[in-house]
Amino acid sequence: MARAGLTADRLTQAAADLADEVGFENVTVSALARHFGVKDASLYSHIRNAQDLRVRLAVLALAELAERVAESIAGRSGRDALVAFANAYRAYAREHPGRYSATQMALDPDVAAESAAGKHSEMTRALLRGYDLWEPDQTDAVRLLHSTFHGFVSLERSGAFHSHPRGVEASWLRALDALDSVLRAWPA
Amino acid sequence: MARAGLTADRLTQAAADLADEVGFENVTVSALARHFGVKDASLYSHIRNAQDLRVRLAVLALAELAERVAESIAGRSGRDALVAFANAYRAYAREHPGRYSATQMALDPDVAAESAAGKHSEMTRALLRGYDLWEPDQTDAVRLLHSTFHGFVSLERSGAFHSHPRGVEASWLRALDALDSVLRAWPA
DNA sequence: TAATTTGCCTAGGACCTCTAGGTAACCCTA
DNA sequence: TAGGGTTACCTAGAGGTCCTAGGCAAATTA
Repeated sequence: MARAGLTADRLTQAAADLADEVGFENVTVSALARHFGVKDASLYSHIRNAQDLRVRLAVLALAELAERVAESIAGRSGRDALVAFANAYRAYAREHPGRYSATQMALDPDVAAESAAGKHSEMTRALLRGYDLWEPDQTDAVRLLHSTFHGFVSLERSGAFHSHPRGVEASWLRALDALDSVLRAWPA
Repeated sequence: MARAGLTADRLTQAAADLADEVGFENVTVSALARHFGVKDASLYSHIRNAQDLRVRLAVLALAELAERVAESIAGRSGRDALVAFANAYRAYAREHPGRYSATQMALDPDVAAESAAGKHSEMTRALLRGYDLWEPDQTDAVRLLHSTFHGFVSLERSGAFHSHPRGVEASWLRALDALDSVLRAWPA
């Protein structure tokens, strides 16, 4: 009887791939066990329970997304950085729908603190350096940007924009224009 | 043996209340049956399956939300209408978290067409009358507003804003200010 | 090689989903 | 008001997911 060589990390990785294939809400302990050709009870020595698996998945996705965004804004500032950040964020959500859904889980405050969730606002603050914003405006701006990015991506995925022929891409660019001008005019 | 007097509508209403209590993802056919003191199999003469129940709940919530928003913008225009719309939207999400989650379900295109989902953009268009926008800018603006409202509310609910002491209320008002100035300056 | 740890197993309980088929309450019409 | 039809709810049961307890065998360490 060869062992499958399971670890919490390998399970989390596989769960992430599974999420992108079948949707975050369909990531199940049983399905994951099937994928490794193993009984579902065997997974419980690596993960506490199904919720624990989902939290690990969320933490993984948050880290990946932060990585992608950080890379995208390196060496850019102002409008360039804003557009790069936004496009990296949206691209990740499109390429990894299941992982992206996972990032929207409500995490325990301590888990969230450990995770890369905080890195997002740090990076948003980094991109704001090209604009002329200080506290508390900076925090307001971080929240506005995050809200708009997430809201757009989320509605796009739920099909809310399909009712109108106007290209989604054009609306996205227009939204970024709007945000750029808001940030430039913010101090006013 | 007295009958419980079930109908699809009563089930949907109860499911909506249940969603607000225990969360949308925990709305289950069994729990609903327990609530009516009835066996779960009995519900299947009124609803096709669990997914059907969730879709009905989503349609109900979309209609309620549209109602609230419509009421809020009646007799207002421009900035007043924008703020009223946004606050009504956010208030609904806070008062009815389970119902609000339901509105984010991806619906079949034909179901979505039947539902009040389309009314949201109609009303957003109505509120834009106070600004000077024409197609395709109007559609872009509708999408931006919807994205920002949903994004903010969604992140607020998932606890993404708790990491910073700056009041969420202040950031919300600032976001509305930003949207108002974007809309006024849009033609530029 | 022996002792310990670890990985995966079987068994089984609790809960949820859904189908098939039966019985009893209700409604209508004569 | 008695019969007939319709509908509401039932029991029974199969299949899936979650999770615990306890066992055996493979891997690791002494």
